[in-house]
Order: sequence, then C-alpha cells, then structure tokens
Amino acid sequence: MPSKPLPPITMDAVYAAPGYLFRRMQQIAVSIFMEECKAFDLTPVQYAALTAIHTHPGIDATRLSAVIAFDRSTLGSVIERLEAKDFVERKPAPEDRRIKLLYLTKPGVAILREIIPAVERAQARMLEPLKPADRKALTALLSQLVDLNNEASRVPLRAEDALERLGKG
Amino acid sequence: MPSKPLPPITMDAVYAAPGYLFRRMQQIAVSIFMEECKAFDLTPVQYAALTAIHTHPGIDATRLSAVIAFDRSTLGSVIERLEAKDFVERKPAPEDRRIKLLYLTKPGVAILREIIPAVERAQARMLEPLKPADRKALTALLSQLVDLNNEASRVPLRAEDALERLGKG
DNA sequence: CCCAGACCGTAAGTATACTGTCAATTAACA
DNA sequence: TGTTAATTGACAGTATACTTACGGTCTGGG
Repeated sequence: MPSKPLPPITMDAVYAAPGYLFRRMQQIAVSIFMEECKAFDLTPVQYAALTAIHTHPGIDATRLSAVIAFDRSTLGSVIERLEAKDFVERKPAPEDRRIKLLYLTKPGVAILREIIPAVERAQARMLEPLKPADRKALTALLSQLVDLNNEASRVPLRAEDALERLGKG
Repeated sequence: MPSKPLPPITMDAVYAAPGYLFRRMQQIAVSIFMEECKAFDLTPVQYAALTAIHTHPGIDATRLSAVIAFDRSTLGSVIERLEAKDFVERKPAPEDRRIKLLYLTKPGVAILREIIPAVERAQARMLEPLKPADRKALTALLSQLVDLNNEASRVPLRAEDALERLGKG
C-alpha cells in the first residue's frame, strides 16, 4: 500500500488558509479604521472600551474585559491611555477596595458621539468591495462562526455573565 | 424639519460590526493555531515565514515581507527568533552588501514538514462549527474581500512584484 | 565620474494580545 | 470563626503590527 503523499509546501496553500485570511482581513480592518478615525486619535479597541463604559457606567476592568472580549492584562494599559487623554475616570469602589470603577468623562462622551460617523464609514468601507448580498452573507457567517467558536478563544466573550454580576452587586 | 436622529450607542452595534468580528475571529484563529501547534513552539507568522523561505530560498527580508504581507520592521525580530531557534540562516549577499539572504537550515526544513498536519488540523478547526457549504462560502467571500481590499492595507501583498525582481536579480 | 535619490536592514516608539505571577482583599466553608 | 479559596488590579515577559527615522549601500542622470 502506498503511503499518503505529503502535501506540497506552497504559498498558495498559505494564501487560501482561513487563518491567513483572518489575519490579513484584521490588518486591513485596522488600517481602514485608523484612516477614517485619524482625526480622533482612537484605536478600534479604545473605541470599543469607550462604548462599553458608556453603556455600563461604573463597570470594573475585569468585567469590561469580558464585555469586549479583551485580555485583562492588556486592558490595563488601554484604560491608562484613555485616562491620560481624559476620556475615562477610575474611581475606587467603596464596598470593595480591590475594584476601581470606570466612568466616561464629559470629553469622553463627546468624542464617542463625534466619532460615530467615522466609525460607520470605516465599517462600510471594509465590506464595500463586495456586492450588497455578499456583504450580508459574509457578516452573517462570520457572526455565526465567532459565536460558535467563542470558547476556543482564550478570552471568551462573557457579556451576560459579567453584566449579571454587575446588576447583582 | 427634524434633524437626523443620532444612532443609539449599544454594544450590539459593536458586536455586529465587521471590524469587531474580524478582530475576534483573528483572536480565535491564533488561539486555535497555538493550541494545535504548541509542541512545535511556532507562531502563525513564523510558520508563514518558514513556508515562504522554503518556497523561495535566498529571498531577502524586504521581499519576504511583500510575500507574506508582513511589516518590514516587525519581520526583523521574527527572523531573529527563527535564527535563534536555528531554523533560518542569514547570509550576506555577495553582489549587494545591503542585503542578507535567507535560507532554511536542516532543522528548519524538518520542523516545517512535521508541523504541517498540526497546521491543517488548526485550519480545519477554525471553520469546523460551520456546515461544509458555509465553510466554502465564507472562505470564498473572505478571499475575495482580502484581494479586493489589498491596497487598503498599509502592507499590501505584493508577491508577484517581489518574486519578479527576485528572478531578475 | 559624481551625487541625488532610492533601497536595505535596523532601531526606537506606540499599541495590541497574550503568558505568567504577585500582593491585597474579599468570599466561602468546615 | 478561622483558614483556605477566589478575585482584583498590577507587573514582567513574549510576540505581533505598525510608525518614523537613520546609517550604509547601490543606481541612474548629468
């Protein structure tokens, strides 16, 4: 019996691999976001953090990381930068001295409102080369896949859990 | 006349945005890759670099960056790490003292052959939650989108250009 | 032949995105 | 109640992923 032939080592195999396509698309998405939003000097992650803090004022860093699926360690420096720009405030929680509660400042709320059109332009541009029907199909498939693969990520999205506790506390 | 209403600021809008989905899927893809390949201690980018050097022995760092769509600066440290692990060799080009030519070592070729099954398992796992037809559809759409958005990236894929010059030189 | 410009690798700086670990603090339970 | 367990933010370490800039090198037009 012949042994299974070794697959050829080619760049075409790399270019067709989902992992490569995801990395590449992420590069492109960040690039487009930064271009559209350069007047605001906010990164995609900083924008997501501002939105989450706006939606859940007084959230703490650990719960914020669960809401935006972002590593707890990295989030520290993200918040530091937002604090340095005076978009976010950290206040110690009275009932738990380990926790620091996060709030948007007035400039933070203002920039969040102002940046929205640029963010929407960026999101539209990412999919623009596709036909409208294909845009919907891609978004739906991606959305499904991210949801079904949630547990495979080291930092799964846990918005419900996080907010449930927030409500209880 | 009423002014256009402001869009509501919600996390659901963030979760449905293509940019968020691409970032999330990239996180998941890297996590799956690292899990499947942890016995080899190679990152996705290091794997792509090894494959490209194997396919084009004697390529230089700038052309390599064009072939794998990876920033020239970052690539320096990636190659350094591959050199430290003794998977890659850098040799000065005799006809151009600016250039260092890249070659795989024997261990480099060996690990590339050995890691392939793990890489294929990782690629399959990324799409596994979808139905087979949907896997194909997603890959096709992504492939199209990456190709059509190539110029939007700061580091566009320029494999043909790079290899053309490589052949001429 | 010369020199302006292009090109090569490299370095410093910023920002994700992880891995650990740690001390302080709070919660849970025997 | 008292001791262990879990949680929180912080820190150090590694690896992308980009920016600008700089010295060394080559190349083309005058």
